[in-house]
Amino acid sequence: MTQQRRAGARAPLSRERVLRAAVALADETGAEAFSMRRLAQELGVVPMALYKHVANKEELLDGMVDVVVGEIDPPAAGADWKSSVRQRILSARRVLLRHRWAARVIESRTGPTPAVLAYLDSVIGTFRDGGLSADLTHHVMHALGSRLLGFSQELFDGGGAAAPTAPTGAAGGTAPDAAGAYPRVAEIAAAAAHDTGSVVGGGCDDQFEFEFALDLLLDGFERLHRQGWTSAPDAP
Amino acid sequence: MTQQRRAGARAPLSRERVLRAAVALADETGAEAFSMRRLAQELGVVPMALYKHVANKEELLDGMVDVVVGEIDPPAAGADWKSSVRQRILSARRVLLRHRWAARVIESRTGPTPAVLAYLDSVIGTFRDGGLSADLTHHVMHALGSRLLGFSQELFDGGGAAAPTAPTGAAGGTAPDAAGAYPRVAEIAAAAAHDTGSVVGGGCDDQFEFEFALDLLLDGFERLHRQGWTSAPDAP
DNA sequence: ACCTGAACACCGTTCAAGT
DNA sequence: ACCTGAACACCGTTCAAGT
Repeated sequence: MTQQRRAGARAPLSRERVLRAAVALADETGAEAFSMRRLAQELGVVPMALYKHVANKEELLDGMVDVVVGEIDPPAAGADWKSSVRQRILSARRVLLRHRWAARVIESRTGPTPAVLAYLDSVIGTFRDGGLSADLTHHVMHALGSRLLGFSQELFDGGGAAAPTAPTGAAGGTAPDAAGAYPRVAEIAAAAAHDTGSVVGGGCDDQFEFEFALDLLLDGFERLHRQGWTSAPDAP
Repeated sequence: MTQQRRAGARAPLSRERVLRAAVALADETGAEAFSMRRLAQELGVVPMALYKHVANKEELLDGMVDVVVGEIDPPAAGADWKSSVRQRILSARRVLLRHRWAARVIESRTGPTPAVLAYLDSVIGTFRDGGLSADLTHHVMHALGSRLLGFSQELFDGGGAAAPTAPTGAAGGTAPDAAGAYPRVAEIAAAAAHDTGSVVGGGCDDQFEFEFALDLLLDGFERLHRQGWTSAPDAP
């Protein structure tokens, strides 16, 4: 009976174990190096064994997304809608920073998974309970977009403006003399003095930029809500 | 001498011709089906022939992005910064809608290409000439993010909320009884009555949602600009 | 009935052989 | 010197053969 677990051997495969191993492997190797074959190897199993627990790679990725989304904090009790949503989204951002492959994988999904739908449903509930109309909430959710899950498409991680200024080693090459050819980019890149206080040091404060845009949107939502904004034309 | 073009044959390969063919192929088949081998086949050429004109697939994709970005309208003359940026971004959006693979490919780039840098430099110029500080412009560029190039990460193309409501055929399957399990999602999905006037018809007006968020951000930028907003803590 | 090795149809790119 | 076929090291997945 206990024969099935032998020689201190690996636990029998299960969907749970496959998903957890997949998340761990992606955490270590990144989304690009991740493959069914590598995952099977990591689990000490022949590739085809995975197909007993997931239909194919797409379904595996869906499952991995659900694991990650499940790590987002539940909504805080007793806060107003604006700070509640803010906290939730910043929690999602911390989760995404733990699993850096996740943003790219989420982007590649063609449809929402149950865990994502449950999360969206919960956030929508916060807006609706806060008094926002279904109409406004609809557009608000669109406006937040991927920010809801803690990421946003920064052009070329760091905002494109980061590369030309700091000679920090990486990235260069593509645009020699960028500072001369694109003076506005160089000027703007140098204007990120908030965390170090020094203009040199280089690099942007991603957290600051994320919250800047997030707060701008949330403030805009609040303003529209107070004004009783509606998307329908004000004719009858 | 004129022997090189023979039998009404194909023009000799060049970087230009490779890039144009690549864009055309991606337009037809989408980003997923696009491959070096398929492109070579389309050009009636052995795969290795491409490597005379591009170093590898990454460089080819960079070139394709530059072709697309080159299609964005130049800045309109004599407009205020806000409407100038708005027009430019809506032009970028029209370009991206012509090349639906482009958003995904741009996301995958690790650094900005020359054409992208030139575009960013130009947009930054519009903000700076409009009187915005380098500091504010820096954060504004971050806040716009991928929206600058005409797209934004919509969760699961259509906003996740679209799927559960309309039985329009596609997408379903993953979440049966979604309307029951996620009632807020269903309510919000039904609240998109702006273009058809009918609640049924289903689907979101992507253009409306894109402009909604864009205008919310631009309005926020204008408000901060008028207030003389600075990111530095107001203590010295 | 279950599991799995080999095979299939790809992929980007290297490399050596042919001209 | 140039071009290119075969080969390499992958990939996700099918399928038939083995137990």
